[in-house]
Amino acid sequence: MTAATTPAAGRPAPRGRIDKRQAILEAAFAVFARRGYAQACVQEIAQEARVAKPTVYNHLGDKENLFRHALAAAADLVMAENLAVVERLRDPGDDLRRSFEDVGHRLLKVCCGQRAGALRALTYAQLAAFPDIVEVTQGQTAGLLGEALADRFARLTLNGRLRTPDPTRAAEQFLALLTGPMETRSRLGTRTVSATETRSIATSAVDTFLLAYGTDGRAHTP
Amino acid sequence: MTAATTPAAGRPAPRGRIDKRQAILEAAFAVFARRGYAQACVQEIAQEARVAKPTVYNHLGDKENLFRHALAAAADLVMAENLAVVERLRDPGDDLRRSFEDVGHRLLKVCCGQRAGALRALTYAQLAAFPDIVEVTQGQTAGLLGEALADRFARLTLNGRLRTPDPTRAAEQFLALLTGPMETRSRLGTRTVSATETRSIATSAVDTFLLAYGTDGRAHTP
Amino acid sequence: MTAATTPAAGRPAPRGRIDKRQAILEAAFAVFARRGYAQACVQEIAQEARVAKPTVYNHLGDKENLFRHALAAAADLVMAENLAVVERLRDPGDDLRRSFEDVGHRLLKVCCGQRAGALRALTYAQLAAFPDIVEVTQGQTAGLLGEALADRFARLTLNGRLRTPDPTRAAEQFLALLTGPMETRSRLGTRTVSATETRSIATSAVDTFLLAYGTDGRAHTP
Amino acid sequence: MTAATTPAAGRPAPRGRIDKRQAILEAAFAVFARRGYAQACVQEIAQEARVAKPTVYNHLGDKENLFRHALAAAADLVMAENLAVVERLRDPGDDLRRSFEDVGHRLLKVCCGQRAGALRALTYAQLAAFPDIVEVTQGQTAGLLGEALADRFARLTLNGRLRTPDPTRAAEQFLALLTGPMETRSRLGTRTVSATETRSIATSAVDTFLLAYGTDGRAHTP
DNA sequence: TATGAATGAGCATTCATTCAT
DNA sequence: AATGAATGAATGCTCATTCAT
Repeated sequence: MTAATTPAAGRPAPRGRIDKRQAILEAAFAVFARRGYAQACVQEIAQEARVAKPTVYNHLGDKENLFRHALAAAADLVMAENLAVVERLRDPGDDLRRSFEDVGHRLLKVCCGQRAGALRALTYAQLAAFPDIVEVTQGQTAGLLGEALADRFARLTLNGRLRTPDPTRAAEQFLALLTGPMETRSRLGTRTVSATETRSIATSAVDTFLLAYGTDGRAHTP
Repeated sequence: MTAATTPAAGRPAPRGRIDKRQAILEAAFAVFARRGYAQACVQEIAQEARVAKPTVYNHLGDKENLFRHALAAAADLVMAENLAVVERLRDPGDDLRRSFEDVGHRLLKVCCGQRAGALRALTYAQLAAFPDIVEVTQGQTAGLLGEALADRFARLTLNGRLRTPDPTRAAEQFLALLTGPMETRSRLGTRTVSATETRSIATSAVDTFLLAYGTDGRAHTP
Repeated sequence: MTAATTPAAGRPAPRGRIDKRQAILEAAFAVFARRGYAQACVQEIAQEARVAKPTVYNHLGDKENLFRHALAAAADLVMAENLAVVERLRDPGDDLRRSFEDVGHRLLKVCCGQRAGALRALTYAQLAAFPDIVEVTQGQTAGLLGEALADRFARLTLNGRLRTPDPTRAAEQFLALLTGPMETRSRLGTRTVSATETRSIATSAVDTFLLAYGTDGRAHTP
Repeated sequence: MTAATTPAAGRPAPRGRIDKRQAILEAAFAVFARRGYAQACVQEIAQEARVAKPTVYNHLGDKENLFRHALAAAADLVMAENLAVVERLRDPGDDLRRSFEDVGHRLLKVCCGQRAGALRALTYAQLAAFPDIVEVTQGQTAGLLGEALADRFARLTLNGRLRTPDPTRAAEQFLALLTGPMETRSRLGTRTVSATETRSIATSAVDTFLLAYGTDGRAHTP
């Protein structure tokens, strides 16, 4: 993660500083998400952070820089959530399918949640302008998440509970089976998808995944 | 399709007008793709279309309107390409796997090509500002494409060559297995993916898909 | 001269254009003279020119460019006045001293007038920022003026009415004897110098000059 | 002089304070000279003086005040140099011409040196904004210098070595003959003038001056 | 006293949009 | 129908200046 998420409750002086920087970054992400990069004006970000405009510039220097840091901070948060979810596969219990469905469902809620959606939208939007931010957001999100998932799949394969000759590829496909349909159903996040539909997407994804990579080879019978 | 793509070479007078409109829309899409919505200025679009600025306004009225029409036109083109590819599944021949791989590979090239990438980026970028454009682009792209694919899957299932109880879901997953990994590998389109890697993605997607939905139930042995 | 001072009364359309450009340049010079380069704001220049701010940018592109052109235009005017004065020495009449005093007095009024003063101040002020403007203003003003004067001195020397082995040097000194004391007396232009004092400066300058370069070698007896 | 130029190495406590004030004033003059009044930012001055920004305000209160004091300090220095040069005319020795040339050459080096040039430029630049600074700089420079020179001329006239009925006028002209051509040749200080050219300017000035005000009435024969 | 941090005010510049031709 | 010219509205960014420490 880029920055410490839980600052020690130390001396009072720098605390205000850090609080303000944090507030600015959060406000920035909110406004960028709401308006898009170019339409977002620093004025609004400052207002939302309860700070004067020059303070924003003092802390982050530049609109572009502000954007990068706001994205990085948000990506850190999303990543932390995702990794926490994947961690649940470290000890999946007896019912592997149930575990996968649980994890899939949780990933779905994170990946298509408010923050992750905005992150994806902003990243796509500014691809042409700042091609390197992909490393910051997608690199963190899809990249690390994929690897963490691949790690779990590899261990489960060693344990004989999965059959993934190429765990990285399997992880990619698992994530794709989850998020792809979700994107379609939610119209890129513009429609709310009902809880049952969300769960259904997760179940279907796990079905297909286990049919391809499971060791029993049979999907649940609906 | 939203607009006639191939105007007949008929009367000379309206031809120039149509040509100009077409040129404006193409230039607009190019500039929007290059700069993003807000950063793109009408001036540049007019220059690229070899037209004076007010002419753009005469034809399209508004920057927002210009954007919508430019996106729609591009979406039409992408859609046409995609549908043409899917049509190949209407008569798949003996080797179903081969057909699927062929179609998958082609879809991949279209979906992650220049135009489709820009379309996706622009759509994501302006989601917050103009939520309804999703219907125009994604609705056209993912929606119609998915349904066309689902049609093929349904027929193949009826013919006993596939086993898709829910063809729409299967189509979603097929597309997800193709584009999801591609997005990851290409870093959202910022890196070129080698031809072999592209083919490998298609192959893997088809493998997984056929393991889940095929009638023989066995992946190809590499 | 940089631009035609008297535009032909031709087609009506470009006339408005030229008028506006002219108005902008004049307003710019006035405001720059009043406030200095950095303190002058384009807004005020636009107002003074009865024009919208972007029009200023459309015509002159840049504050710096605006500055350069405004200075150049003013320098042209000053130069024209100066050259017209010097021209009077082409046929000086019998009383050479009288002619010199006349010319000196007139040069003094031009060189220390409103416009020339502002020109000098602005040039000095922005020397560090735009070192090349010296060529535009001083080059025009002191340079060409000096040469024109030197030309007269050379002819008068050939005619035996003056004795200037180095006319350029003599011209420099003549101008220095005029403007130097004037600068001191007027406190760099911040005080108005009475007409009699101005005339006295001119007379003294001519006295000294003729004592050094005259052929009779005697100053007028006061 | 406005401020003590050489603070005695006395008590340690006020010393640091005075040093700091001195450092600020010097840095201020340097930055003002480099950028001009408006373009100079207090931040840069503080940095150059190795001091925090509020310290500048603590000591000098205001940007305008800072400017005045910085100019005054620089004017003091220039003035001191100039007066020292003029003092050499108190006992000119046998060869008056030689003495004058020496003094002229030295004055030229001072008046057109780094500091005096910047002083003149800054004064001109802010004439419109702060008309009273002329008294501080030009008053010190040209005014006092002229009077000191006039004093010498008066004494030399009393001694029969010069013939200046109006010493003040003569002093003005002497300075004008020196600095006027120098300004022209150096393009207002933007070009370096070679040592020989500088000397030649001084010689010519003295030539003309002595032809007009000398007692032998003859210029040196080149 | 000296300073890190914060702010109010201002300014150059850009751009979508509209007239008059 | 097409365009050169003009404008109103924003916006990023800077800077002098002031608190609180």
